[in-house]
Amino acid sequence: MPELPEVETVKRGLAPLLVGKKILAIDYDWPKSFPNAPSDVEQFLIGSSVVAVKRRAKVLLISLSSKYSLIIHLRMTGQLVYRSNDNKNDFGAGHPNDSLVGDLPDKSTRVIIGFKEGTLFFNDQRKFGYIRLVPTIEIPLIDFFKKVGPEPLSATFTKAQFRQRLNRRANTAVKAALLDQSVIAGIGNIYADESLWGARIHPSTLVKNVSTLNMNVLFDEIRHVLTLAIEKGGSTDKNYVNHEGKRGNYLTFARVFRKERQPCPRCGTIIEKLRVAGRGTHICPKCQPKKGSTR
DNA sequence: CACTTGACCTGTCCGC
DNA sequence: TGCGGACAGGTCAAGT
Repeated sequence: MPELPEVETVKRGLAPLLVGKKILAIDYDWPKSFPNAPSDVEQFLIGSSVVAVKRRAKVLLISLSSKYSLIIHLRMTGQLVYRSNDNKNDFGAGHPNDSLVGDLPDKSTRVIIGFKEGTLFFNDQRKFGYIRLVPTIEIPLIDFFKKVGPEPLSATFTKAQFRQRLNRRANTAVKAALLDQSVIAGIGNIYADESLWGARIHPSTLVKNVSTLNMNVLFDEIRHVLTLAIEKGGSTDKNYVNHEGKRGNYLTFARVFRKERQPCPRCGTIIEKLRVAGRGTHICPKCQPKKGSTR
């Protein structure tokens, strides 16, 4: 669920709140959520302050004055919610009344990072996400960052690059290629379906059967969909919330994702749900006909 | 090597 | 109502 637009939304929310603040304490209840040595935590985390909050692919990076960074992956159900100690503007039990998240910590809270001015809660119902403390200089050496593909919204990312990278997965379904983070960064199930609908490409079409023209259209659709999603604060299907615990609004604008049995906004045909690349996949059977989409 | 499937987890929903 | 099972989706390890 948290894909590029959701992580970007969290990043934009947290950056102004955290930069310059000093970490005073850390606590966690599930070792896999924060698999760092206590001595490292003591030395390089406690007492250091936040220098920057960044994003690469679906990963959030918080760089610290200690020259270490927190690498945070929300995976499926991760949430990062910041609560200020100053509750003047809050209602009830100390949280904004329009937050989807109640009092914190709650039963899915895995890691708590304490600042003088407030607290950052890492919640993760399914425990797939993690926070890791690593030397900032070593981040580029981590396998994931070595092989991850270009940022789709980068000004230097071109259609030619996109086609060339897609073609490395010539014999796989185009949807599987979009979900492959080494081909292109940040796309997950929601935005893969939305982009393929926009480009009128059936998700199980083999990459080698997608024409140059359709790849170019897909490139534009990906950028359009991701840009719109960031504008709407991401997608909340179930768990995703921003740094304030509030939902994203993109799914109100989604054309096919979670729209099975509803009419296609383009042609009125009933949208179907199927399985492609092991994932629930939504298509308009008329706009995205199965079989070689040549041309 | 290219590609697909299973494991990691918990909560929810569906059918019996 | 209770219970089992399928399903949800990001990534890596293991399998074909």
